[in-house]
This record gives sequence, C-alpha cells and structure tokens, in this order.
Amino acid sequence: MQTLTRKGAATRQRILEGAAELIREHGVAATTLDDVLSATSTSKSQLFHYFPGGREELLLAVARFEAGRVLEDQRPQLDELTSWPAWEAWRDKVVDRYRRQGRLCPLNAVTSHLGDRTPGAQAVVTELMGRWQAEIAAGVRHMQAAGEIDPGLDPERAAAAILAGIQGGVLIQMSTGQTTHLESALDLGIAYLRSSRDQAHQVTGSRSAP
Amino acid sequence: MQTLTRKGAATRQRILEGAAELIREHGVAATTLDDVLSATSTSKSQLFHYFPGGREELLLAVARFEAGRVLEDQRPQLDELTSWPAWEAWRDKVVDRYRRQGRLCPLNAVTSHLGDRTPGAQAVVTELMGRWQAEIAAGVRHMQAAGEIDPGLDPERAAAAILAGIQGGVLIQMSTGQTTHLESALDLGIAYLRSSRDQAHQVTGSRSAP
DNA sequence: CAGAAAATGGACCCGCAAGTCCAAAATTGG
DNA sequence: CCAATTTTGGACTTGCGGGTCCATTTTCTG
Repeated sequence: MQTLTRKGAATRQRILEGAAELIREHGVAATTLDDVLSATSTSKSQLFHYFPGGREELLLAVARFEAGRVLEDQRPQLDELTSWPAWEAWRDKVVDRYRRQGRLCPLNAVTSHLGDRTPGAQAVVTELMGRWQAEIAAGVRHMQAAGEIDPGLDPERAAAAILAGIQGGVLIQMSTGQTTHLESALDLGIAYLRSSRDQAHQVTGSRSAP
Repeated sequence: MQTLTRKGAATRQRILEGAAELIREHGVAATTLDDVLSATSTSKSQLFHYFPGGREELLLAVARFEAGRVLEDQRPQLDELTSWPAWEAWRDKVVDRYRRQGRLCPLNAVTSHLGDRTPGAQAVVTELMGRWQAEIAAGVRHMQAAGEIDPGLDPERAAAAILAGIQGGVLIQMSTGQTTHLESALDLGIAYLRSSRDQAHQVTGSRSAP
C-alpha cells in the first residue's frame, strides 16, 4: 500500500467512520472486526489492507478521528471567548454537544481499552487536552486584556481547572445520564472568572503538594 | 453455596482482592480469569463457586470493592470540612490518594468495560457519586452555617461542580500522569467557595439548557 | 464419629474473533 | 490496450479464554 487510489482512500474512510459509529453506539468490547465489516460492506482483506496493524491500529485511528471532532464541535464559540455572553454561548455549546453524545464517550472508551500498552492512545488524549486547555486559556487572557478578569490570575491554571470540570462532568454523565454536573462545573468555573475582577485571589500561583 | 465457611469466605476475599490488584496494575482487558487464579493460588472451580456469574460477576464485585475504598481513603478529612484549613487538608488528601494510585483508575476501567450492559456497574458509580457529593455538600452547608460561605449559594450545585472537577482531574491524570489538573480544579473550587461570602453570585440556582 | 455439605483440583470443551492467504476483479499509467 | 499495481471476496486457521464437569478432600454439624 504505497499509494492510495481515490477508491482505496474512500474505502479506508468508510471503514474508519463505520467503526467509529459502532463504537459510539455499542462500545469497544461489543464491536468486533466482523461487525465493522458487515456494517461497512467490506471484507477482512480490505480491513487488514488499510490497517495492517489490525484491530489495534483501527482503534487508534478511531481515537484520532474522535479526538479531532471534539474541538471542532465547539467552534466557532471556542475561538471567540471575548465577552461574557460568548463564554455562556460556549458553555451551552459544550453542554449540548455532550447531551447529544449520550452515555458513551468513544474517546474514553477506546483509550481505556487500549490501556497502557499502545502509548499512542494516551498521546492522542494528552494532545487534545493540551490544545483544549490552550484555547480556554487564550479566552481567559483575552478577558484579562479587556479588564474583565483579574490580571493576577494564572490563565493556564484556571483553564486547567475548567477543563477538568468539563471532563469530570462528562464522565459523571456517562454513569448517571444527567448533564447537571457538567453544567454546574462550567457555571462555577465561569462564575469564578467573573468574580475574580473584584477581589484578591488565592489561586494565582502554583501550590506545593502534600 | 448456601452458607459460607470461614475458609470459604477467606478464599472468596482472596480472589476478589487479587483480581482487584491485577486490574489496578494491568487493566481489565489484560486480566484473564487464569491470571487471577494463578495470582491467588486458586482453581477454576473455586472462582465459579464463589462467583457463579463468572467474569462479569467478578468484575462487578471488584467495582464495588474499589468504590468502597474511595470515600474511606478520604476520611477523616472528608467528614470534617468545618474550617478552611480543614478543606485544604482534604484537598491534599485527595491529591495524595490519586497521586499514589497512578495512571490506572480501576473503577473507571471496570465500568467502562462492563459498559452499558450490566447496569449494576453504572449503579455502583452513581451511588458513589451521590454519596461523595452529599458529603461535600454537607461541608458547604457547615461553612454556610459558620458564616464563611454565602448562604444564597446552592450547596448541591457547588458540590456537584467540585466533584466534577475532581473526576476530570483524575481522568486527565490517567493520560498525562500529572496531577496538576486535579490540583487546579480543587483549588479553584475552594477559592470559589471562599470568595462567595464577599459578593453576590450567579450560580445559586438552576439554569435552563440551550 | 459419621454423614452431609462445602471446598478444591484440574482436565476438558467450545465458541468466538483476530489474523492469514490466495486468487480474482478493478483501476491506473504509459 | 496492456501490464503493473491496487483493491476485493471470502474461506481457512488458530489460539485464547470463559465456562462446564466430576472426582476428591476438607470442613461443619449433631
């Protein structure tokens, strides 16, 4: 497989997206290669042709595919965190996105399945988190420049906390089916930012561990 | 298996804890029943004697076992959120606990493996989250009674947000290996509570979805 | 101490799903 | 249009791991 015909690329993509959809609906453990084949009208030889590493390589590709969608689904709001209404709009977009997604987080499912072997899976998540945090931090800096947030507040640390709240909210949603934790976490994070302008703060620097 | 001999109960416990340890170290997918047997010096018939439901029942038991440890590991600090230093001590305890645990969250691993079938797994997590949130909320109420937190703030909602931050922090730690997100989330949550006394707040009531 | 019930050892079965292989069909490039 | 390359179909192999079974030993009960 040195070169990929247009037809070949299309087939590869069909397999990838079909696998992603099955995993989104039924989970990783319940998705076999044969399921993917029948769902995408392909054959074993095709799958192993385009994913020589077999199941593991396919799962990693799905992880990358899903990771790529996460930030895209938050645009354009994520890029425009330049006013409080914009932050609220972003909040609503995030809540809506994960409400739609339902109780299965494909990215968490895949990485938790690939586990500690296949370091590539963790790398995908790590990179996603890094970019996500950077975008939020950029929004914080923008509001600082506009005088809406205490300039002494550490943007990266605040962004890290908000990001953690989102992840945890989604995680809890996976068990409970409720988005209330996600909403509360985002609301608290934003409220914290808003309130920062008016007073001195404790969370501006790093803190030593116990 | 109507009655359990003392010896029988010990064997059952040995299997359970051995399985939990293997899962904590190598993950669910990489832990087979045979691994558990050889690690605990037991035989197939014993495992199926004490866990007639086989692998699934064992995994569920491990989930319960791990869930039971979570809150216990936070005591007594979790019960005594009655002053700001006490909150900080609890924060340190949580960070320390998950720093020790390393990159694998056994509870998340198990539930994510059992997935949507086996509703019992999600129930275990849901109950744990409920109790955890209740304990945090109790701490918030205590501080409200002491005049240290704005009485108009919704304790359950604040506790939900803080809990989400913890969960997300742990989740991110699983990929990155760093506890910075967990620390930031806890610090932001506590800072928010502390700052609440001094001003009006936006996050006291429920908010409609988009 | 005797009989019942529980605990144990380990061989065996079996289905599933990952992965291999080869030959045929389709596509590409000159 | 022809040769090279890529794409495709699907049968086949294989190993792993969950689950079954029965004989034997140990423990409890009265």
